[in-house]
Amino acid sequence: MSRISDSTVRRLSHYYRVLEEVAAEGQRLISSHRLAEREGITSAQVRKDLSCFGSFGRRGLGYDVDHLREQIRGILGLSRRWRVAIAGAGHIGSALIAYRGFGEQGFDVVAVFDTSPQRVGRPLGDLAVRAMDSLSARDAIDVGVVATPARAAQDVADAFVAAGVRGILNFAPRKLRVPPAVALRAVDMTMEFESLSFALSQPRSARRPRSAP
Amino acid sequence: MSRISDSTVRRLSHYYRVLEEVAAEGQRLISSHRLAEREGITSAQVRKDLSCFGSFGRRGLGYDVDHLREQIRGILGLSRRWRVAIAGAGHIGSALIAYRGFGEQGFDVVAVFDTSPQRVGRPLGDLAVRAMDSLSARDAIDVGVVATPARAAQDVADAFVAAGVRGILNFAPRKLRVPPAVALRAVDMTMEFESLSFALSQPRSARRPRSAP
DNA sequence: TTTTGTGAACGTGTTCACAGCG
DNA sequence: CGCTGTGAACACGTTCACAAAA
Repeated sequence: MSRISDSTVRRLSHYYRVLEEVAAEGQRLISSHRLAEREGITSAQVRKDLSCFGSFGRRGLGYDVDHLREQIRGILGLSRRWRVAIAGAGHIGSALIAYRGFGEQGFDVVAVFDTSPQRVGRPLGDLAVRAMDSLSARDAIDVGVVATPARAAQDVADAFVAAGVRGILNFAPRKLRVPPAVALRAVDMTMEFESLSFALSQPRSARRPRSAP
Repeated sequence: MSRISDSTVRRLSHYYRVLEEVAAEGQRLISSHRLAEREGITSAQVRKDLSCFGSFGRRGLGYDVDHLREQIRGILGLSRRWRVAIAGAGHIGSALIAYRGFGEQGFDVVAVFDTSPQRVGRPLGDLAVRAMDSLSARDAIDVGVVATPARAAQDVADAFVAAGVRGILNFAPRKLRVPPAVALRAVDMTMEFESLSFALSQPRSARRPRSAP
């Protein structure tokens, strides 16, 4: 088993979502082709992705929807729960806390931090905003979310690392430096807007290729 | 000049950000090596990316910070302004409207839409929430932001397309179908969390390679 | 016959290494 | 000499095509 590419993991998320939909529709089996067409990729890609983790299908039939979904659930680590802390009780932080969807996927927001004295102590959802420097290893945080202004982002990330988090999700428009043992993902809306701006600035010729079957 | 890869465009955003910082520090020149180390990539990558658009550097010296920044600004289409509409006046939509950073980068949020009668008519920032079906080509929207629950996302995207938007930024955890002429970008927090969950579930061996010089 | 699983072929993006200029 | 710009080499992810299995 070789190393798993980032793209493969992201597609697993999509497969998982599609399988939930398909299961809700009552389908018991699904072929790689059907899984692919919902996704907009090739069936070979689906099979390659899944083959990284084992042989889940039955030749001539396809994949058992429930079984495959549970397998992917396990692979993605969604069978257990993760303790999440959010740094920054501003708009993004508040939006994340208000969004209940994460709880369904195994992520429990157990703490919210901020440096502003005006925000510390205030209730936010079920939690009270805590002072940033009250974060410690005792909080046993698995994933730290950086939802602060860009200038504070690196300090907050350092604090998360010092508190022993194993993963960081960064919403601030700044590249963070973390030790290699800490998994880092970034959601950079500014970059997405700029990427759109570039696409819209191009002459209406070169479009991303969408291969038709 | 060949087609520009998505990765190149995203890195241009980063270069732009770094150049702003460097300019603020008073630097007038910067080498590809310095640009790269701030970014965590190789200097050859920087030069390759820039060479897609022209020869901006001077051999033996490096790149003029101000000049390169203006060039990238033009390439990314940040010299003009884009009219943005947000669909979904929930937490994400509100957070986007409250975030003033986009205005600095050429994005003007000119309308907010929602389907909920309770939200329509309410003020949100400088705007009043409008009924979703009041969106039309008359609004002359360049970029539509989908910040609705997943089940409404495709309908909203269709409405944006019908109203003539040229780009869509999707925050809903669902794959959208849009005509090839419409640029589509997605910010999928659910997927990012799942990607982190996967990384945290792996044994502490295989980490993403960070080549040291 | 249908559909999986997979080695081989292919295409694309990244890195190397050096010629070309300042 | 220092650094850019770029063809060539390389690495990696995607697609093809087919043997194997139900």
